[in-house]
Amino acid sequence: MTGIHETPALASLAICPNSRSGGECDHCQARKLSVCAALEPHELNALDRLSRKMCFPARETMFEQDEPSDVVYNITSGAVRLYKLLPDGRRQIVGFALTGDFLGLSMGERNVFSADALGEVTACQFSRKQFSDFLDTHPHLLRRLHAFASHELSIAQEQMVILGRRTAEEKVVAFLIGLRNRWSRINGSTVNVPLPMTRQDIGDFLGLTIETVSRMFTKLAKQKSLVITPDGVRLLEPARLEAIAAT
Amino acid sequence: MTGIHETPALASLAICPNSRSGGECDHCQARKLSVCAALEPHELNALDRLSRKMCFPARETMFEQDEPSDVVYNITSGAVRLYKLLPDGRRQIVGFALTGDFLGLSMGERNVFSADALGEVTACQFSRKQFSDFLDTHPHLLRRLHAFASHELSIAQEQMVILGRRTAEEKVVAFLIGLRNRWSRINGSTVNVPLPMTRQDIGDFLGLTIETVSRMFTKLAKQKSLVITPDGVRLLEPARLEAIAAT
DNA sequence: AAAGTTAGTTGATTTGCGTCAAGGATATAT
DNA sequence: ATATATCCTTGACGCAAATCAACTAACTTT
Repeated sequence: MTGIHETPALASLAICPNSRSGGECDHCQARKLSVCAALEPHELNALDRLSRKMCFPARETMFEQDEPSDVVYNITSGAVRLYKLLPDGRRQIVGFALTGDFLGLSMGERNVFSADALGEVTACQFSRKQFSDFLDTHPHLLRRLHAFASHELSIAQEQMVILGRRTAEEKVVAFLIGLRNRWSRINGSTVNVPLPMTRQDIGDFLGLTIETVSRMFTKLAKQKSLVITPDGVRLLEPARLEAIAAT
Repeated sequence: MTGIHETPALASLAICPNSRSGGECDHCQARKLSVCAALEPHELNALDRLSRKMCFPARETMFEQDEPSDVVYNITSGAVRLYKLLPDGRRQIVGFALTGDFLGLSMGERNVFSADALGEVTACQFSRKQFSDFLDTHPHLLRRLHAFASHELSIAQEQMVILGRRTAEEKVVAFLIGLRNRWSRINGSTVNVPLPMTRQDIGDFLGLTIETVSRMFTKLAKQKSLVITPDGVRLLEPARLEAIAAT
């Protein structure tokens, strides 16, 4: 009874069933990256029984800002944009969640941001109450969840530096290097950076307009620091870009 | 053995002794605001015995970015600026810590930001190792610490909106309203907003220059939304300002 | 009291990025 | 094939905030 999925994209249900069976942790690609890594096999089993395996088609909203937060998610594949809207429509993307990320760290009564699947996303859904109760009996998981929250806080503070004190070019480069580093933990790739989000999303993440983002991509491509591919970018001069991001 | 206080301001030690005796929790003004509120009296006593009561004179650096983080702090009075520096000297203040705030949430090996006392600051210092061990035996405290980290994360995400998508006037107003709300939890005041930080600090928090901050203060004062006092501002039209901050 | 020092304000000018506008590329639908 | 939609790019122009510069006020030092 989540209020989510009121208008599922029916056509995609065949390839993206929004509920799957349990017991899939053994071959879950997110296990070692996610909060689950804190658990012993029998504990993982117990948590698995509380989970509902979900699949969201591209562009589906997973949850919305200010709604009651009845559930939390563990992302097992795909990418999600997390964003806050101002009353006049201005949007700030506060982060992108990838494989292994946990949504629901804030544990408040209501969501503080909205979340949309960028491509197809799979996730383990838990009742917030059940997950919270599980935490009470598994302090190791709480420690890991706290480590996740602390890490997210550090990331958010680094993003404040990017938003407050960096130029447009530095913002785009720092974004690409940061995303490359996150992908590398998931798929190992060190020069190919998939960009499942649009230029508008990148702009709303960096405090820029879509035009400025586009111009910076063009500028970096013209100076051969990267090449723009159909699904992202390939870094040609990663060291040079890292230097700009570290500036 | 913290590496901190190598050059204490000797003149101020008489009025700001940097170590005090324990057993002061009973009349600690921060107790109900801080992580300590999660503890039973006997637990509070046990934690108190691990603490070293510190006092930092105005302008003293409490710890620096990238240094090993051997200790954590519970702020019991005063205000602290938390900031990150870029190699070229650009500065981003990531937050101001007030009475009841906890420094050391990230629990990483090294500090991710620097911290300076703005005025005189008192704090309970704990060895990070000892505090971490205490957490292992007091899951209620870990829950509260996690709640603190989650709350800080929400604050940081709201700051991203301010930095990325708000105008200079909105930034200054949102800052004042946010600070007013924090002071009100500490001292109850709802229209007087003490500003222990400089205009430069405010600019470095909001991604603005000192001149722009000054101009916005002047503009708000000219339209009688506030008056500038020697130690801060007094809000004359809080409702109007809240509306701007909520925009 | 004179000379620094630090914090803040105000005005003139510049500029980086936003806004406005047009056009191109790719994908899905008809 | 043609139409429609979405995403992206590029150019011309404008403006909000940065930069540069001068000045005031409040303290501290000598």
